[in-house]
Amino acid sequence: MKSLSKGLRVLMEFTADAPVLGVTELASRTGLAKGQISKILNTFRQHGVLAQDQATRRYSVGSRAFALGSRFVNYHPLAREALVVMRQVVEQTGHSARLSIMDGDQVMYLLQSEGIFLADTGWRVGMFLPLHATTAGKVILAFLPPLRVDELLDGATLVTITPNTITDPATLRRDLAEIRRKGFGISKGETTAGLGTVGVPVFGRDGHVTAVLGLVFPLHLVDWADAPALAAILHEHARTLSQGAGCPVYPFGGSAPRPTGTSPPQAPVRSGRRARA
Amino acid sequence: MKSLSKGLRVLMEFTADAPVLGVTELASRTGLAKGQISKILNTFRQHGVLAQDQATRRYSVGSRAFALGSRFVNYHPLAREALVVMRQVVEQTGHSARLSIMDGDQVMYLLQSEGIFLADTGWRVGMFLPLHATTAGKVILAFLPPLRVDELLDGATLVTITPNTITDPATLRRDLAEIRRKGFGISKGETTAGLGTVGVPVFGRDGHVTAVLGLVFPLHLVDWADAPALAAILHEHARTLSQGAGCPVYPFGGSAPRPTGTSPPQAPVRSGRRARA
DNA sequence: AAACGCAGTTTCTAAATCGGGAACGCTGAC
DNA sequence: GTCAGCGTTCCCGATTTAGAAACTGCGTTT
Repeated sequence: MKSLSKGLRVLMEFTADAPVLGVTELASRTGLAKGQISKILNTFRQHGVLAQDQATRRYSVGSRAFALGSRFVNYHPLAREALVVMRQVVEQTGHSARLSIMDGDQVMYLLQSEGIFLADTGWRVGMFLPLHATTAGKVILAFLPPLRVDELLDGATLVTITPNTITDPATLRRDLAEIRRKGFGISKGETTAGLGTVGVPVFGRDGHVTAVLGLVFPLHLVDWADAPALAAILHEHARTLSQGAGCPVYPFGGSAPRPTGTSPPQAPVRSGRRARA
Repeated sequence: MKSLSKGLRVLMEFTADAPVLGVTELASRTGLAKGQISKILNTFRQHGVLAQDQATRRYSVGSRAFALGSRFVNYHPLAREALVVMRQVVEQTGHSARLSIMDGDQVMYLLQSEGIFLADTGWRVGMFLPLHATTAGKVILAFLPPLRVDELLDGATLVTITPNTITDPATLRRDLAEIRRKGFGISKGETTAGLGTVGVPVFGRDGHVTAVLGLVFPLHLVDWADAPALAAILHEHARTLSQGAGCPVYPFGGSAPRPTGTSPPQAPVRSGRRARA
């Protein structure tokens, strides 16, 4: 299927960094002939996968692509349960919650539930980031089989995303060891300047990391002494998700009585220095 | 581009109703030969657009399709602003907020922000529904040019989704007139049994309906006498969105001073009979 | 236990579709 | 008014696809 393959190669050029593209630009990016690109784009347009701006003649992702892609998260084993759980996390902490999964050698954001302190993190659902540059990625690495981690890290250069991104393999491996010990990972502006994150693993049937449940917040709102408290909340919910995913025993967090039923919004354990105005 | 076109036709068979499909089933659905379907599916799998379950050998939508599709909403003109606005709506009402757009002759859910009363509505982002069977669709119809409405309604049979779905054209047109008058539409279980919705239009540059901002809630939680109050809240925010989309004057709702800045979480105007447990 | 049936993958050949370069409108800039 | 840049169309050679049937592997039946 060479023709289909080429079409998809063209389609995949519509990245988060370049969401709107023209024929000539795509031709230079892919090395294909302009005329061919034009025909490919037209086919995608006919199917609603791409949309063409009538004024600029440039193309961007269309609604049918969105409809199709949404089926991935709508039918993802974790998603249905995670949606509910994440709302509870937001209610309890006030911060935005996030569910990330591993995709290839990157991290992808699957779900996000906006909190009250931070409505827009800039990073959106469906975006990819390198494993070493995010809390989610580090947590995944921490619980991956050591051989797999070596495969992923050896030879790979740890790209800089912000000044705080971990770029030294030794530092990263120390961080991974600490994550394994504590059961949660943190980031102080390693992915986005000014934003902090806490993340805990969700395990699947075979005890492998399936996803990472995390919180995102402006750094100035959270005292890092509270990180274990936030992690404890996440651990409770990650236990629920892990059990739902077929991993009966969750190794982290106390076995404190979990809130039963569908989130009776109890006294929120908000950890901001300055809570609601 | 016949090959690409066939590939996309196969891809589009992965609907919300049939998110997991096998080769034979796709062959019978599309009328193509099994062997060809197999090769097409393989190509999609190589690109991550589809994923194959190793046990059942069946295919479902993959992560790259999700990543691609998410770019539609991430770069949709309304989405960035709507994300923030919808969080505010949820804070103020406690109910789930939704942003829907028109796509072809259907309604598509673009964004959803979960409330505390109803974490999962069953209908998910990226799903399509007929215009007449949803609040969003009715609001869109109400503010579409009359000629366009005639095109859409004449000859079309109004499909039944629930026992409450409006299936009589005359009844529908009366509802549309009322929506135009009041500035908001409602549904009492017309889309999903037991769920009610309120929706208001968002207008774009040329004054056309761009989207519908709505609330979803379990019917027993809301007194319909409160509907205008909910609509008033939605109107405020829809005004913000319309202005952001280039429509300076929003015709509905009082010009009450809007809450400034990014949602100072004020006293919530919850309208449930039995508020938080 | 052996055989059947079903589902997915592979093989093969004729012929249609694609690939590549260059020419053609169209729009906006100078 | 002319030029430059972009997207689209045209054309021919040959690669690639379409289609039917055979193959393999697994689960179920007898």
